[in-house]
Amino acid sequence: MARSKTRIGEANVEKILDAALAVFARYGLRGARTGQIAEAAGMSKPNLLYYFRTKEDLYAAVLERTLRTWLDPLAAIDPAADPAEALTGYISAKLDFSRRFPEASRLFATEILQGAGWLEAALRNDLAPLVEAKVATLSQWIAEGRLAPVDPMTLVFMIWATTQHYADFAAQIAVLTGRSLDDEEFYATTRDTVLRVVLAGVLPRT
Amino acid sequence: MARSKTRIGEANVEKILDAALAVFARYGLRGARTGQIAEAAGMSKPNLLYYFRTKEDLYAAVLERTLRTWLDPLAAIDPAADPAEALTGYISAKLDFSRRFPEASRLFATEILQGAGWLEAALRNDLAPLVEAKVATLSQWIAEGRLAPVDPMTLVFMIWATTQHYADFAAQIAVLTGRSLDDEEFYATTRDTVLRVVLAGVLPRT
DNA sequence: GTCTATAAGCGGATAGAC
DNA sequence: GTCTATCCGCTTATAGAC
Repeated sequence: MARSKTRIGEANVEKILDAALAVFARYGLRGARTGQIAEAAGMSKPNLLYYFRTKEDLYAAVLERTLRTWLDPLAAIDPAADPAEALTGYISAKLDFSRRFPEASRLFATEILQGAGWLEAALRNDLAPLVEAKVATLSQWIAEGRLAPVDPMTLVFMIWATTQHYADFAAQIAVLTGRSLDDEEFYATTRDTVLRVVLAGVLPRT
Repeated sequence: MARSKTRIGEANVEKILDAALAVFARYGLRGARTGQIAEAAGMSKPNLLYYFRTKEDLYAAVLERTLRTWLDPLAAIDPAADPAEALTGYISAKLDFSRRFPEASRLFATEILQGAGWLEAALRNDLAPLVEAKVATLSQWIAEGRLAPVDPMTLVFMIWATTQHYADFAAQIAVLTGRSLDDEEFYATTRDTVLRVVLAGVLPRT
């Protein structure tokens, strides 16, 4: 873990974590170079290693720092809310996350693509119970007839996949459309279309 | 490119490309180790480098070999077909691809996550025109009232994201559900749910 | 806390025998 | 075509001055 006793130390740790996020998100743990992270953080390599003794320590710290933000939108789904509003809010929050923190999304994507070895414990201990609770909420809505009888877990995966796609595959989207979520019009079209398709697909026919 | 004059050479090239797909899919170009690929291919490192002079040559060859299979299902969408049947066929084909060739999916995912530097030309020259044609097909269906007025490009991204997710994020899905597309029941639930949600979302209300 | 210098080892690629 | 041996640059990490 990081040494962070002084104020200047705290500031450096933040700079390192920001730089490390960018590099790890692009190359993964093995492909990342500590020299590259040090350069991006504006310090020498030995100085970086003064704060994080190994590349693995730094990687774990970046994952941990990012994990909390990652779980928040899902936790916000309220069983007492209207299903359409709750799903609209969740999809919007996820898409907004892809726009604001694309590197965080790509960090997790890279980690999971590579087998999730470092994230597996967190997925099991933190994400799994949360997902289970929200799947229960969706199931309850279905039982009450407020949601069409779709498999809740698959629905969650569809929402994750669709929204995270815009961060994870941004390079491909840029080639095919010339745009990104930073483009306000593109963002609006994407959000409206995703919301329309998903909601029309899962709300009960009236 | 690969040397492949003799029969034994051809066989080795195949073994190398298979091994390289597995390693590149997991670690990307930078993270992959030629020694690891050689070991997986059952030969010495110098022998591997006899067939592919550099790691980059090998990476380009793997990408190229995989690209054709990647584009086929999209090309198969027929403007003359019934929209519901065409979309059902495409989604099913994509999901089937994620089940049968998850490493190919992860190879492209890793490449695009890392900026698509090696794939950009192929995306621009091969994928972009194909996508443009299929988006035109979707637009025509919308104009004819056979498809709801959703943004066609977004619909394509949603289908890609949802189906590829099961290959690219298989590690996470395994932690959360204990299953994979190899599980016949899981595959059926996934296919049915994705088809149901997408089709209900994009077919015109009758 | 930060630096220069450097150790220690890994990884891509080559030489040359067979 | 395939191997053993090896070169050499790069990368992680440490030592020790400041």
